[in-house]
Amino acid sequence: MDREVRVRFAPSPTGALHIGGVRTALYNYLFAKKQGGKFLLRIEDTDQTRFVPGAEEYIKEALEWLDISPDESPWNPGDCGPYRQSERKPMYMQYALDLVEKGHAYYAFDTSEELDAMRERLTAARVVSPQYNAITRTQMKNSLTLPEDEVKARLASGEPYVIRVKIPRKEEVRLNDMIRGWVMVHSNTLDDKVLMKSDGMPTYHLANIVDDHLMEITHVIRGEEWLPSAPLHVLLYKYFGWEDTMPQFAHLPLLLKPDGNGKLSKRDAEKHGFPIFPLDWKDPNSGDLVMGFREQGYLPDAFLNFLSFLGWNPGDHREIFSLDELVEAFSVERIGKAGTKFDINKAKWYNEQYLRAKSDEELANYLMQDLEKEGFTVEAGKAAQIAGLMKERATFPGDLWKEGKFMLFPPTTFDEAVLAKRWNQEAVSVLATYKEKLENFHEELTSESAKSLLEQSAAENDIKLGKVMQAVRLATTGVGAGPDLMAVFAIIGKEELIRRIGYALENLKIIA
RNA sequence: GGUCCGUUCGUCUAGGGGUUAGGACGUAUCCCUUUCACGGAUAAAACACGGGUUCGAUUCCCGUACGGACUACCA
Repeated sequence: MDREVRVRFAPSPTGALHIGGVRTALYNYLFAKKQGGKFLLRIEDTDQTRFVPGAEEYIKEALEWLDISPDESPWNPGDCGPYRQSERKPMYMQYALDLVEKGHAYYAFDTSEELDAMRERLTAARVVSPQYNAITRTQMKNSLTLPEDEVKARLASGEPYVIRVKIPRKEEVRLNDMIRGWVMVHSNTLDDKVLMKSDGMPTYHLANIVDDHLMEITHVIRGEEWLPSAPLHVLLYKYFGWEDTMPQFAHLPLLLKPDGNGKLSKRDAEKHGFPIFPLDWKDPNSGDLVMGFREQGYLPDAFLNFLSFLGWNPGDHREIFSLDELVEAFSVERIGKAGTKFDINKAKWYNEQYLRAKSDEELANYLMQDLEKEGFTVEAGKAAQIAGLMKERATFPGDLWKEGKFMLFPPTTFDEAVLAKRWNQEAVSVLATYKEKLENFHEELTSESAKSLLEQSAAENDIKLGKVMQAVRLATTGVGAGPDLMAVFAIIGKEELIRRIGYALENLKIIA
C-alpha cells in the first residue's frame, strides 16, 4: 500500500482527557511520525447531551503540553474538514440512506418504551442476550416489517425514527488486528446497531466509518474497548464498498487500576492521591476538581516517556527516550497485548531522571517562580546554586523550593528527635568556637573555607568533627538531613550563618 | 449470562522448544559519605493450572481457572 499514512485521535469532549486517551494519542502520533505520515484529531461530539464546555480546549492544551499536537485538527484544519463531527452533521444521512437503498440498513420506529418491553420480554423468555437482531427485528416496528406505504407515511409525517444496520444472520466476520492477529466473530452475536439517531445525528459507528474513509485514514489505533464493535465496522466498510481502503486496526491494551483489577478510573486517582489526567480540570457541571500531572510537577518529557512505556517497549534495555527517540524506536509490533497496571512510582522515577538531567540554570527558573509566588526574590546565580545542590534529592521542581527553603530562610523549628540525640555540650563548644572564627574571618565564605574553619573549631576543642556534624546541621538548618553542609554554608553566607549559630546557641536546650 | 480479548518477579516488561528465564521501578543489605539523598554493588522475587504434541515445554495445541472489555438512539 503506497497511501500516505494517516492516523487519527478521536476523543469525545465529555470531560478531562483520561491518561489512557493521552496514551492513545501518543501512540497515534508516534506511529504517524515514524511512518512519515499525518496525525489528525477529530472531535467526536455526536452526543449533544454529553457535551462539556471546555473539554475540547483541554484536549488541545494537553497535547500541546506534551508537544504532540496534531497536523490536522479543528483549530488547524487540513483538507478533510470539518474536524468536529457536529459540524459534519449534514454529511452523514446520505451514507445511511445509501445503506438503506442497498438493503444493508432499515428504518425503525420503535420507541424506547417498546425497546425496553422487547428486552424485558426476551429476558423473561430466558433469551441470553436480548438484542435487536435478525430474529427480534421481525417483531418490531421497522421498514422490514411494516408495509411500504406505512413506512412512507410515518416518514412523511415527521415521526421520529432511527436507521439501523441490518446485520446478516449467518456470516463470519474476520479482522486482522495489528496487535492481536486474526479476530473472528459470528454475525449472529452482533446486533442491529443504530446508525442514525432520531435527532438526526449519526452514532459513533456510522460517523467513525464515514469520517475515517473521507479523511483517508489508513490505520485506526484505539483502545481495546472498541474491539467488540470492530467487526461491525468491518461490515460497514464492506457495505459501503470501501474494503480496498479500509484502515488497519490496532487495539491497544487497557490501562488498569494499580491495585486489584479493572479499568483505571478517576476514583483510583482520588484513592491513591496521584493524578490520572494530564492537566488540572474543573468540571463545569459538578464543580469537581481533578489534579493533573502538569500541575503536580511532572515534566512533559518525563510524563511522555513514562506513558510510552505503558504497553510498549523498545525491545532493548533502554529506558530514557526523548520524543524524537520514541518516534525512531516505535513500532506497533512491540505493543503488548495484556492490560497494564498503572504504577505511579515509575512515573516519579522518570521525573527524577529528567529533573536531574536539567541544568542548574534551567532549574533555577522553577525555584525563582515558586519563590515569586511566595512574594520573595533571589538572584539567579544563587537560585542556580541551590538548584544544583537540591536536584539530586528532588522528584518535582517544586521540591527545590519546598526542600531547599532553609538555604534562604533561617529555621523556625528544630527537629526534636535530632535535637534530643545530637545536641550536647560538645556541639555547643564547637559551634561557639566556630562562631568566633567566622566573626574574625574577613573574606567571602566558600565551602572550602567554611569547612576549614569548622575543622579548626573541632580540633581546638579536641573533638572529632564527625561527632558534632549532625548537631551543626541541626543548629543551622533545623533538620538532620540535607545536602553537603559546607556548600549550604557558602550559599547562606557568613553573616546569616553567624546569626543562625548565635540563635541556636542561645535557644537550643541540651537534653541529652 | 453471551461475545471477544488477555495471563512471565509486587509492578512495567524482555525472551522463546533445551537459558543460571534478562532488564527497569519498588523492596532489603552493603559500599561511598559530615547526615539524608544521589551513585555503585549485591540480594529476595515470575513463566496461573491441567492435559496433550515432543527426546525435551515457560515457549506450540486444547481445555480449566482467573482477570478484563463489550453487551445504549454513549463514545
